[in-house]
Amino acid sequence: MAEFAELAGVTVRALHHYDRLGLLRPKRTRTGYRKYTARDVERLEQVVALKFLGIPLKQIGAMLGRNGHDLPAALRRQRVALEEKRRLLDRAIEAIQRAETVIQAGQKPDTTLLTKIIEEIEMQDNVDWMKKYSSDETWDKLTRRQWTPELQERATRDWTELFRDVEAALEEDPAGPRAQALADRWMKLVEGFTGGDPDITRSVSNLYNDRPNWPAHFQEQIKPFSNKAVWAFMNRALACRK
Amino acid sequence: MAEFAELAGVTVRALHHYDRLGLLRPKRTRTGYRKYTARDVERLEQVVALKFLGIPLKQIGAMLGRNGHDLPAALRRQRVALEEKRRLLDRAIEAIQRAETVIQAGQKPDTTLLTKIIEEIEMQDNVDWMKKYSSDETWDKLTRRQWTPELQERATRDWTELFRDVEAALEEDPAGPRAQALADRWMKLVEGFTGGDPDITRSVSNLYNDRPNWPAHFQEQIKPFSNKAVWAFMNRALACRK
DNA sequence: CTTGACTCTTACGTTACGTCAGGATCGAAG
DNA sequence: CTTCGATCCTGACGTAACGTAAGAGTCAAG
Repeated sequence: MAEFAELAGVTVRALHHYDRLGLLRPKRTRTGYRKYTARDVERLEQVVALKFLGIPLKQIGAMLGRNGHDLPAALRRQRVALEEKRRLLDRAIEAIQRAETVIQAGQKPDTTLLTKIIEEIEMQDNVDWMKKYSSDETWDKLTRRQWTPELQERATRDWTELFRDVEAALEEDPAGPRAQALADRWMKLVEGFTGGDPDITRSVSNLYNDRPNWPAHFQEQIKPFSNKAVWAFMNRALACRK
Repeated sequence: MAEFAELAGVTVRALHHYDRLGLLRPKRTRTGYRKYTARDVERLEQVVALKFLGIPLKQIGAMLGRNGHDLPAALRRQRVALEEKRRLLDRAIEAIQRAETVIQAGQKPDTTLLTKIIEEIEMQDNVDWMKKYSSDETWDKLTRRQWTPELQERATRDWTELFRDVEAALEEDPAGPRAQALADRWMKLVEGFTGGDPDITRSVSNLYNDRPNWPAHFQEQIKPFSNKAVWAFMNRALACRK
């Protein structure tokens, strides 16, 4: 009955579907028409409610079958799952928003909207990974200082330039004036991010040391900074400092 | 190449899929193996990004085909769609949360968790519909006064009782003392909700007059209050008042 | 008895891949 | 040259929750 279906906010086809799945089996007339009773309405309401919460029909059947013994636990799990979904949704929305505002501001006519979105998503990935390597309070500190996309881009450029300059100076004396100038720039960039906070410094260190476990595209991103010789040179130069 | 796939964070099977859909057609070796170039990597990044935004693969193909002329418009639409999805997610999460807290507090041992969730969802529906009948500022007023589930339940009970009492008094004189007492109760309940605010009163009136356009299950919910005789009696009684 | 409005069942279409299954190809070792 | 394990290929079916015909029976009214 279409009338009955509309009453619960579902289509007739959905009722057939639930019937075949065994979720809701109404009585039949001798000619085969489905006849829904008041108890069926109740049952349907429950099904629709659980469906609204994003629970798959098969599980709904099982849950209503066991008459909800572990229902509270199942709902807790579902809530957690939904919250995770929302995080992803938020990230997608934010990526579009930020790309839109940046493009509208006309700041970067050289990059296309799509490229900007890719950057945004990658940045969010970075942020997510960093989160995993710091304690909650440290993470608070990190987010309180606003780390804007512009600052991120600036930092990337600064580090890239510094690495290029160091590579060109590998033959020099680590204790010499040119190497020491590079060491100064290095330390300044480090402090620019850590703000001199030891917690943050430790988090970054943790993150960096776990390099082997990073996802592939993540490692790809830091490839320009993986030159071992540069790191060795800087270590010596920094040791000569102070 | 599995290595290549992992680099972009997708599976080999997904690459095959994109290939068949025409989204990403790499060159082949004479023996039929797929050979991905740098340009393919770029393209794949774009596909993955748009997929992250929840855009179906077919549309991605079309968008990248027309080389993104209307891409800004498409992204705006997608953002709006995602925001709508998020609203639904929020509602589901909130429904579970509220039901959990109510149950944990042990306030209603008579109703099961599932029943409570159904109530929550229906209440949210109500709220959503009310929103459509009031201006933004009026809506602000309504939400500032906290309308808790407990108050809602209390109001429902009060109205139900009042209706029962009025139905039992239909034979009396609308100007008589018993009818006037009922009229007083009526006005008090009205003011309990509107707070005497004319904007709110108008919104409620709008909402009520559009009754025929309400969704079915919504009308079902107010069925106990649809007795025409009661309304007629109360109109006369209220006219005699003051 | 004929209509028009419903209802029934059967079955394919949708989305973005996962998961075999059966075979071909590759590079290295024997 | 052959063999072997690893990798790659192409079908093809499965998934979730219905939408959408298609062909046929049923119901109530005229």
